[in-house]
Amino acid sequence: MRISEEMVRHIQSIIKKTGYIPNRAAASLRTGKTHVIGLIVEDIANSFFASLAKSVEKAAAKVGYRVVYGSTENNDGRGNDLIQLLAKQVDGFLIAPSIGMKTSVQALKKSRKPLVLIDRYFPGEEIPFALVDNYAGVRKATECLIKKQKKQIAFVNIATEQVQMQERERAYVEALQQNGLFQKKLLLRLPYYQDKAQYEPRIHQFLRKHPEIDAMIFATNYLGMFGIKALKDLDIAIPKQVAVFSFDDTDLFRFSSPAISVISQPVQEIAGQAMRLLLEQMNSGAKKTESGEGVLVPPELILRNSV
Amino acid sequence: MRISEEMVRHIQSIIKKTGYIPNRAAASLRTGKTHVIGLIVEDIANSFFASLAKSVEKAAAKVGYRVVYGSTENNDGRGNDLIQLLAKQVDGFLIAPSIGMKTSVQALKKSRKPLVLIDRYFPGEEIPFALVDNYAGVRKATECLIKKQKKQIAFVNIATEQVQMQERERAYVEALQQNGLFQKKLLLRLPYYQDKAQYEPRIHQFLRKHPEIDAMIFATNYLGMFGIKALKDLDIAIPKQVAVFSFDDTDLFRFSSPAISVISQPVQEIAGQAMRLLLEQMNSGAKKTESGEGVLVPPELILRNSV
DNA sequence: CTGAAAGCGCTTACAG
DNA sequence: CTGAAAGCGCTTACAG
Repeated sequence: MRISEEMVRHIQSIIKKTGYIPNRAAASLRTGKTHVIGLIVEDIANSFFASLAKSVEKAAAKVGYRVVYGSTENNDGRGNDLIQLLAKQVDGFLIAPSIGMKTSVQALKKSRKPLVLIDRYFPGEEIPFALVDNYAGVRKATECLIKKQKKQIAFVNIATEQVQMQERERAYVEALQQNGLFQKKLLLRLPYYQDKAQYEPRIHQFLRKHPEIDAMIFATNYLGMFGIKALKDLDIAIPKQVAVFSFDDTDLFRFSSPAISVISQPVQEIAGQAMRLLLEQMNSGAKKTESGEGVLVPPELILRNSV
Repeated sequence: MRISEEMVRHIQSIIKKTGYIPNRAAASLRTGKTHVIGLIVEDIANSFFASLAKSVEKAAAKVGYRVVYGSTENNDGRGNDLIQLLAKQVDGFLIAPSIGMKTSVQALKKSRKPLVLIDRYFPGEEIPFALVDNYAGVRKATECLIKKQKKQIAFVNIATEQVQMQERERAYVEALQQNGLFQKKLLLRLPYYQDKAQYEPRIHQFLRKHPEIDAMIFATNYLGMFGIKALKDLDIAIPKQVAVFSFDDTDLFRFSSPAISVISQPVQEIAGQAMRLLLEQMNSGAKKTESGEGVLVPPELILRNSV
């Protein structure tokens, strides 16, 4: 590094004067690095994924990476297309995979493409992941309701094999079982609808069928949203008649009256951990890559006026 | 095109068997096209921009483009950095510019980089844009309130020179003036806060100072959000004591009780028009580019229970 | 240490 | 019409 400061300044002034900007495509062709990462989520318009996208963008920008995104809408085909499409264009992936993306994700891993799963993961597969501790979150919420003497606690979930939803449900089931309170009929599993408004009549119907319910936990933000709507439409008082928890924190829950208690995901922390794991892989080069380190970020139980 | 179908099938089976994927970086270097577009918004975590991002992604995917995004948070420096950073890496830009990005945007235009402004634009500059008709939206909302015999209609805005906010305000002012109802003291301009929670005390204070207010229009979704919170905290009945309109439709407004009437932006239409204008430029090649066609999409006034 | 040359993987103008 | 060759703009191994 025997270059004088003067020369450095001189060159930089020329760079500025001529407006030289290196051609990334050329550098990319030569080095094989694109300095772009691919973010594949379920739905970029969902407040959780939108916040995540913002945190990911910030974390990526800090280390010189750009982010391209894509929404799968839990459609396997679309997800696999996205992976295929982006595989050669990104240095690494952050993916919230649907079940049917397992094969493509495995192929990605086999091809040694840096990759971190977010929001969910494939149990048994040695693929790094960063997500909230779903079990701990719902467990805490359920126990909170039990402590409040609730006896008929319902759980509304999406019918899916996705591990994060399974874990949320398992926490609910186990907490109730250990207190002798579990009743299968109070566990509602609904299909994944593209059009979220369809959840409202389904939950409405469920509530009419089970007037004994005195507490509810909704497994996602949109279930919570439409669940609360259904409760209000039926003139069921929150929390007097039915106490409510929802997974995910959103403006709607914060501003609802009563304000809704939630299991909040520390989005920034999740994004930060995911980027850390991704950078580890991207920078490891020929070094052996840690195979399959997973990070479970503790959720935050936010108690508002709905319990 | 004298290639037999058989040969086509044969080649394609080899492509599939060997897993050949063209290297975009090489093609990009050769052709100068990246097939990536840059989406620069104010805040990807804001529900309006998140929805827009989703629609843009869909529209772009349909014509073989990927999207990289960046949030300016209305910070000129960040916005200019984003433009600089992405200029050589994208075939075109969709930008919601802050005021201080005018020079970089002009430079982009001068360099003949395909470019469409969204959500706002620079009056007098011949740069294509696609956005909602802000004036028409607020004008309709204001006239609706006047028809309901409201006499003390307040308007809460962000203090900015951004044209979309100016237009919203102008529509309010002119509608009231033409009915002899305008009062300067009922027009509140607040600074742009990164931390949106800061709006609540400011609006709270404004409401206490002006108990005569019988209707309010909030110029953005976050102002509406915190405005409603302030109204509720002060036990002001909506719409009985104060009727409410907010710009932008969000889950929160739909599910609020009472449900909030809004000036809704047809996000899909805006994204579609923006992509259309961008594609026109990207495909025009050496042909003369239409200079500065702008599209104003009509807003939808959604009447709920807050007026 | 320095500078010229090779080569990344495409596309396309051009020679045959 | 076909096939070989040039060249996009970088980075880096290598000859001098």
